[in-house]
Amino acid sequence: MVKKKETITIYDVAREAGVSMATVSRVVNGNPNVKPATRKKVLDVIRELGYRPNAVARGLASKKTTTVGVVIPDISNPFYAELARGIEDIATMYHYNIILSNSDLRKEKELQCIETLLEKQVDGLLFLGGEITDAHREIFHAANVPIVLAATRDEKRELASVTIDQIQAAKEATSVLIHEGHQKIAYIGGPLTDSVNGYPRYLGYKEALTEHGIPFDEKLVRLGNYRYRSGYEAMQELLTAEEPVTAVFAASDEMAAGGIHAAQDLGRRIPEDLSIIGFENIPLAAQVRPLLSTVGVPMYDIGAVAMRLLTKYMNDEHVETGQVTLQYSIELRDSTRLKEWEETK
Amino acid sequence: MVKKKETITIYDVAREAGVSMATVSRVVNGNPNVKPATRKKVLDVIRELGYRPNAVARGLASKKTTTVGVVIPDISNPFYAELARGIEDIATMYHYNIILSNSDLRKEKELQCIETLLEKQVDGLLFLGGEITDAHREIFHAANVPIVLAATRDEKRELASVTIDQIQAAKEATSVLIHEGHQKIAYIGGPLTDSVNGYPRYLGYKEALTEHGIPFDEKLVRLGNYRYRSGYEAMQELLTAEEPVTAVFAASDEMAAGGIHAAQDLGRRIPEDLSIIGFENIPLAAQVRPLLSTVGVPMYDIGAVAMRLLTKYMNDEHVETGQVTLQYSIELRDSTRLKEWEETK
DNA sequence: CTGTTAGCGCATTCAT
DNA sequence: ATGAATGCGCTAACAG
Repeated sequence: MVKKKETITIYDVAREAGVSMATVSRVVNGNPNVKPATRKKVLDVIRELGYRPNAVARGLASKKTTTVGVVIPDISNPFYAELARGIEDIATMYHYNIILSNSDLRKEKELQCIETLLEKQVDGLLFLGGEITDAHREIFHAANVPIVLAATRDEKRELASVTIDQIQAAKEATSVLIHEGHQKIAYIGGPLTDSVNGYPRYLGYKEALTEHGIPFDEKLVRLGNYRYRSGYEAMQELLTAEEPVTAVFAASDEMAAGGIHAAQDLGRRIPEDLSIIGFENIPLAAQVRPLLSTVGVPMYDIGAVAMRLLTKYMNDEHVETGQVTLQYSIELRDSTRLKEWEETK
Repeated sequence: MVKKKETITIYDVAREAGVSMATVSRVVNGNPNVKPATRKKVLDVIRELGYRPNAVARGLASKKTTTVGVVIPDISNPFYAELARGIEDIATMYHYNIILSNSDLRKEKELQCIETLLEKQVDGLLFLGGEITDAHREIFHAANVPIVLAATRDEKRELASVTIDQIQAAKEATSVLIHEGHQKIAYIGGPLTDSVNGYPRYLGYKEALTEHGIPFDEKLVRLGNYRYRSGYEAMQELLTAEEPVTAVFAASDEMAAGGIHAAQDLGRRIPEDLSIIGFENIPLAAQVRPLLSTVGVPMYDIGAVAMRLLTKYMNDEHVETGQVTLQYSIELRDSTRLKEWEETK
């Protein structure tokens, strides 16, 4: 399998083409200061010899690897996978490659990934989804490369980031339910200890209630782990408890889908008996019946914009603001009754 | 953002610790030939100075990058995302990093990705999902690194690969429907020009029919692109055509889910009026109602085993067989009526 | 426009 | 157990 072929270098090309290695280097790098005839000759020899530039050597000499590191919670999660796709597309566009590391949102592993990525001399770093602690800030500040956060932000506002306003989004989702006339609105969310997604969405829910004079009722809150199963179970609990519920805001589409099915299994019709709205707008939202109304989070764009922002930093281009907040949308489909929505954004 | 800190090298550590750089190198690489006292001193200085080994320099000197390239069709596709997760987990376990490139199954882009990855001096290459042409074989053979295919195989059997027997799997899925007593079994698949997934699954469907003496009817075949939407449309056509249909084998879960909903929208009950079986067993299969019966493809394992196999090649370990065929399973749930299945595998 | 000369930061002989 | 020397393959001044 492994054939030890003698690696052919820039030097071989130079000798064969009767020029210096500097000239070959210029040709390879598209430096215009080469006579067309010379260029052609070098190019011919390159093809003939099957020369392939060694990016590692180039990286060592130039101190640029055209590689960026991406620390991602879990690539098998549709939400982050879509984000990763946005990142990769833009990276490719700017001729960067991506080193991917799954962190599983575990702080220990996150820091470990970052450390390894920095050893590999990435030109920049994209950090997705996790909470930013002082340990993160420390290593980020010590790093010699630009960092951009995506789908998370630095509470201390020291780091560049691309996100949406989660509190506002959650508030608006809840408001949809309120405007439908519901008073008994339950919340199915993630852990409140999750300061990136869990807590802000919970906060938005509460704020919406408060703003509309609806009393907050702790008994209408169920916490899961964003996955389908936990949404199913939460809904089951909610509907079998004595407290009546006529609408539910679920902090993730998977939970919402689980909720829909649990409700249906209990004989509830959606949206006639119960309105449900989700969060994220992953493909699943359009693959359940009824079609799930949800908060549209521009996952692909968050990734794309974050990567684009990173390229600017890597090129020392001017950046007006490192804290980018993208717009979310309210996708009204069939799991709610309201068909139009125009809210203050 | 970008701070130009003077990079501290192995040489700085050596000077500060009063040893030679060779010794520092030994310490960093865990070479046992270092006196404990010396080792401790060096380690202390390393911590003190915040020295971080430069993997690029190391790669140039050692000709190993501890990085493997992964060419993947589309990371935002749940099927491949799960595969990628399997790869990354095993890679991490063996201290490799992953450079990910999306190919979108476009041959041009695939070859481009491979070329770039080889320039980056990856220690190995994982190629996912695409068809292997002579152009691929050529570049693979010219590469100096081991290659393993995952979720695809080389028809000429020259390359190592990890897959399942798709024809057999499709045949078995179809057989489930036949054993339920169906005669009018439709097929919703991908393009027949897709020799990796599209054609084999189609073939398995046909073979099952033939084997059971059921005439193949071209009018019961609809081709889509594996996605939900195309499954929905295909089913709609199937059920509104004059040809009666009582069961459907869909070559992907997304199409199957789309099919379920199309059927339901047309008033069909599943599985009472119509049985449906899918392929892949992505999470969605357990997130639709009725729960989708399907062929369980061990995506994570395919990735994990492929990566493990690659590590063996990279270490020049002995490998019995490079052509690994993993077992699939038949997941009987609620979109079919049969509740038990024991077939020749 | 082209060649010469230095490193980039480290692993790795080869000595000692 | 440790140090000195060499070079991995290439870019980047600096000459000319």
